[in-house]
Amino acid sequence: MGRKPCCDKVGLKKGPWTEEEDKKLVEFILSNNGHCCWRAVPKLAGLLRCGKSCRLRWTNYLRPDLKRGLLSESEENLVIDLHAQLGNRWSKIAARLPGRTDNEIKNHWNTHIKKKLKKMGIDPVTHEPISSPPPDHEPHHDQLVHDQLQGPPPEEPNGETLEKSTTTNTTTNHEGTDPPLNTNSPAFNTDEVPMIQPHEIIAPSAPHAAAASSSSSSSSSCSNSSSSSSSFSSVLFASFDEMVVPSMEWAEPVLFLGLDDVLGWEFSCGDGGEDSRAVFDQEVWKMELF
DNA sequence: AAACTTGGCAACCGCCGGGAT
DNA sequence: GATCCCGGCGGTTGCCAAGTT
Repeated sequence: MGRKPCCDKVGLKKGPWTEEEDKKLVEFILSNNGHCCWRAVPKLAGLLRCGKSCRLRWTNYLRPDLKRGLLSESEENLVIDLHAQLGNRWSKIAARLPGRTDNEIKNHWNTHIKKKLKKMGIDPVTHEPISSPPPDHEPHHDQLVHDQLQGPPPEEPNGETLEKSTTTNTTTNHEGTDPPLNTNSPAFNTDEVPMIQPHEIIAPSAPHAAAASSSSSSSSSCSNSSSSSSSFSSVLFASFDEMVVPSMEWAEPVLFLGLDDVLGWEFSCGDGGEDSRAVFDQEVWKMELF
């Protein structure tokens, strides 16, 4: 037996909602505390719409807890990270962003983030770097860093330094060899940024991070996470200016930090001995042992 | 100023999964 | 187990405003 249409379409209104319709719907739902099946809503609320349309209008536009306006940069980056993990499961992604709807996120992805990622040389579908012709040079990491830093390309770091950084339990992903040690955020993030465990942060060595205009608050977040038992299972260093998501309810929480936040910070690495300390260095996007 | 193009967003459509019968 | 119903999801469309020629 074929499926019935969700509603009898004859005589039902389609297209943009009017203020009056919105008002009727909101009043009905609020007066019923949402305790009604959507199919019955149009009749009871006096609307010439199908129930589905009412539900959509409510969830995507009329719900009082919705945030309006563009996604913030931190929200955007969270979407990117979640998309890398979940794919096009917009509702799951939306569930991680309070006040945002799946439709909103989907639209934002298609209109903004896709372009942004492509511009950064990242395939928005796979979150892998878009392969480029030069075979002897792994462009994505360095190139991304350069782009994101918006500065002149730093000198190619010598292999020795990178080798060192590899030993720091952080991931620089050079030469496409070692996979990220922490796999909380596969694909996009872990490919592009080094990751470190919270306990490895020993101290912001200087109020350097305070110089970061918009993300200075994150320095205290990180500092706190280092001095006490952190609520984050890993710390993800990203290159965006605003990447502070200190209170998201992750299954495996991740603290996002802007690059500016961690410049010059010291980290313990490995066994925590004196030789295993490192400092984060913007110039070559690495952890330098000292 | 008008025509055309592009981008963004709200809404629709069809399918799917889960619960009820 | 089969069928029905409903809510939810993701892809797509269509409209409109802004920008460009």
